[in-house]
Amino acid sequence: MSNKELADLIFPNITKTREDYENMYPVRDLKDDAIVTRYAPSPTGFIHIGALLASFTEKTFAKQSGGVFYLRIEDTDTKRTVDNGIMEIINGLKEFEVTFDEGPINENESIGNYGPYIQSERKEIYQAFVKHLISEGKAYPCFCTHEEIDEIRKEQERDKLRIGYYGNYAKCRNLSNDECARRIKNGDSFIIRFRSNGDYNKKIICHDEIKGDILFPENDLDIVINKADGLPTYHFAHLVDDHLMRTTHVIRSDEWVSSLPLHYQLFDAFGFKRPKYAHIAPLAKVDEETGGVRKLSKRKDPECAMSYYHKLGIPYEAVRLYLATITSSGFEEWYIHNPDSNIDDYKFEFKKISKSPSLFDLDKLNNISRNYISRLKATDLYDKVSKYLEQYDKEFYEIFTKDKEYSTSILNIEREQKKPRKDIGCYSDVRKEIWYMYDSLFTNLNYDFQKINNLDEIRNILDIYINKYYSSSDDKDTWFNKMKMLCDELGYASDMKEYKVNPDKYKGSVADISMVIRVSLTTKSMTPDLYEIMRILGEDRIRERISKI
RNA sequence: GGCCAGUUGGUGAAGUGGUUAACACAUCACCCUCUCAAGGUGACAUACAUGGGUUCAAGUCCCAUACUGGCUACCA
Repeated sequence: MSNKELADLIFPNITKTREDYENMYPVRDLKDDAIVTRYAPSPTGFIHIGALLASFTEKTFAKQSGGVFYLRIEDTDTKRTVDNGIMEIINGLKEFEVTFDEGPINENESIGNYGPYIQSERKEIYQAFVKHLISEGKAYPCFCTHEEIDEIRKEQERDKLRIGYYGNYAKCRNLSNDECARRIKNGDSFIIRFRSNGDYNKKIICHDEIKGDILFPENDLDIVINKADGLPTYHFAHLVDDHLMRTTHVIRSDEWVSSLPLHYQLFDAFGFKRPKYAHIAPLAKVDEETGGVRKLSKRKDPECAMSYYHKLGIPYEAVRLYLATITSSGFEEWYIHNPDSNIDDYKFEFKKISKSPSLFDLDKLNNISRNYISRLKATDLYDKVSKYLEQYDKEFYEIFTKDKEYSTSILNIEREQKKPRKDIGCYSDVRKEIWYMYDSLFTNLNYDFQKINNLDEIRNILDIYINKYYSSSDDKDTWFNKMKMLCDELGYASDMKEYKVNPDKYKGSVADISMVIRVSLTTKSMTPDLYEIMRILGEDRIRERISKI
């Protein structure tokens, strides 16, 4: 029996040829240096922060080169696939503004001419290519059971040999086509393996855009390319998809580096032009238990999930800025000098991407987030905070959006100036920072007046202030001058410098008087500029809150 | 066990044979100041994994070792 006959026996219903598919998916009409790349997650119901990093990187390179960025769902492992996993990816990416030019937009529709973009819908495409390989003698059916493979491994372990299906251990490699046909007709279960022509004693140089040239032994493992369920393995799907989707750059995480010799071999077996590869180092952290460094883990580290940042209200821009700074050398410095620029104005380069894993640093992320938020216009911040609250804090959302102008003016305190206030690190901080500005939340109060704690004195201060000095029409200088007059009248130092020199001459200072008023109005000892707060609160609220004391 | 990669202060990270080994975050101090956040100034930090070699000169080149991570699945 010929190879071709065997191929027909295995895939009787596959009629399209590789040429048919070549014609269906023509080479893209783009300029020479345009990068076509993809984000290719598995729908496991979870987006890892490292995957998000990869998607940012992929999108950036495609965009900056005038190329194409597409989304492909890798769901060939039916066991890991989760209900609604595809929508979770699509929605998750949307939250972080990872938009793509092609790919699924929901479970049934997609955009782009190189689809389907969901691997489980591409079964017969893969099989056409597997069939081609079989008819050329470059792939063969393997009837080994899991138990047999296990035996082989044990034997190899015992003899301290390399583990895998290769050489003499590749039992099914030399089965005659007739024998294969007999067993197939007999109903024996089988998979398809690639017949490797590699020699482990020879070396091959693989090029990685980030890591440079890497010297490997050639691959001589006959890896599985088609599983018993008819779906391809990752390696084979990668070959077919990235070729047919005309991918120029495969940007993926580190764990794939060691598959490079195999992937080279697979592309060569078809005579396809190989894509370029870039492998991104993983994100790690220090394990509290062991003290060692380990990869960010889905199970142990909440910050591993992309949704963690969304729930906290850390802007996606900040996450992206952070990932860019730890990942791409030179970026941080550039950004310090160009704080108002768009991230995409920075020219990313593969060789500037870090080769080594970086430890995830939440402090730094928070700092970046804080700085980013501080530069936002009050109206922008208002919009973003509202959107956040609507999803995560309905109660405060109602209060916050009831009077847009009022809330915006609160957010605008010490904002939109050269050195803006940086008290908000993420959107979930907003409630903690400004709740006291809303009457409906100004209940169940606990006052701590700090230095002056005699209630009679406090009442006296407030009484004189509100009746004698307070006027809602004062400008800031007048307001503060009156504060000083109040100090002089009551025996407190109005001049801080003088007070520091002679603290014993006074009952306290203008700082303490201010504190009494601040706490009466807000209950907090730390607030933004008191004058601004009073201006926004307005006379009625001020009088009412002071009269409560 | 085999193969591959990585290793510069607490963290990220510049650095491609000659520098006092940048910078950012964190920490601390002082200044400024109505509090806080900022801002300013400064400090701290046993930073080039270890051991050999090449060289007038090594974080930088070579070799070994250690440690960490990845791969070694009909997972991706």
